[in-house]
Amino acid sequence: MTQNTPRPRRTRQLPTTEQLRIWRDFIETADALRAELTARLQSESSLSSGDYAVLLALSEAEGQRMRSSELAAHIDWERSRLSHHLGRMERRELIRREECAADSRGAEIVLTPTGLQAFRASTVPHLRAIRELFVDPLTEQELIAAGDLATTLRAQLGTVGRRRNPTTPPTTTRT
Amino acid sequence: MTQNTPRPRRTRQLPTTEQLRIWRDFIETADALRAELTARLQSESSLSSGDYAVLLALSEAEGQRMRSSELAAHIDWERSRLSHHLGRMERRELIRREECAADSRGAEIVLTPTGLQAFRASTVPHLRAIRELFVDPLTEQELIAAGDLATTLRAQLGTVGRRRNPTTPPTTTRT
DNA sequence: GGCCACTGATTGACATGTCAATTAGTAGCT
DNA sequence: AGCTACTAATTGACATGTCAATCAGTGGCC
Repeated sequence: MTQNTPRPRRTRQLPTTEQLRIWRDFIETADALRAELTARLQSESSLSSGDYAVLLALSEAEGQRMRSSELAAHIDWERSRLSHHLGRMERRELIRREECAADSRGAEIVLTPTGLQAFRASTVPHLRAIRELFVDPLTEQELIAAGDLATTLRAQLGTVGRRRNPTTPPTTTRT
Repeated sequence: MTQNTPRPRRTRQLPTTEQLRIWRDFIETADALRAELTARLQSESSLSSGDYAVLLALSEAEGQRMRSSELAAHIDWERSRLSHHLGRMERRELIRREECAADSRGAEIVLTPTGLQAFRASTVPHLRAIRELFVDPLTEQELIAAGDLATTLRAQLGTVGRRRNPTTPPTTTRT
């Protein structure tokens, strides 16, 4: 009496094969895109995508300089990651660290001429590549749909709520 | 009078701000998704997504064993990457290396009971997470659109034609 | 002034990737 | 058998990330 509609086995709903296929296609394509753009950036400018993110942020900052922690928040990196990365960039003279007048614990990260030049040289090809590989292949509608898709997925991620940097909500890494 | 319609400056067409915004949303969302899934996998099963890919492939292989280079092709990894990774997995007893009867240069990678168990334990939660974070938030149409989007972008990538492993065309990393 | 909790940034140990050798074995030829 | 070219897999050096200390300086507060 109690309970005799034999529901089809559900381990609390796993994705179907087809759904899984789409998932794989989606995530692998995104990976492949990132990989290709990174590779081009690298071969055209000897900059990694990390370098690019840092240089972009600095190039837009006032005086082309920024406190290290601001920078970290801006590009949404862990501070120690940034610190290591800045070390490497400093060796290549893309940036310089200066001590901070206001707070002598702090460091200001300054864009060097070399760094600015490298950034400038990389930017047009990079944007062009984004156009070629992402924007151009899509129709107007598809592009908008892609944006909406991202928004929807992001919303779900947000709900569930992990946050790499709990203090800094939705700062966006520029590309 | 050759040519006097003064076309608006175009550095050969860079993306608009809006297009760029969509691109960033898209790629960052994909990243965030991967990161979240990886984190869950890690915390629930102490497996990295690399471990998962390897274990999945082995678990589906006949006799739950595979030649190292087949495995590399199957999950589309560089061989040296796989070699390093297998070293780490072997230390954790997730897999074992045996020498290959047919070709004594070769190695067979064998799933251990420990490895199988770890994989089994991880799979349901992992698939559930994919459902929760990717499949469920989307409507039927959106999901299909996502698949098509991936296909379209992939096609463009294919055209331009870099290939991580030139010998192995469209092998798919399973998720 | 002296104490103490907090913050900014770096450091070290270690996981993971890439690229360029290196090692060992196979296979075709003579 | 002896050469040579090719292939399987590993190795080493180094780039990049994460996490958990650590170090130095700031800012109340007594």
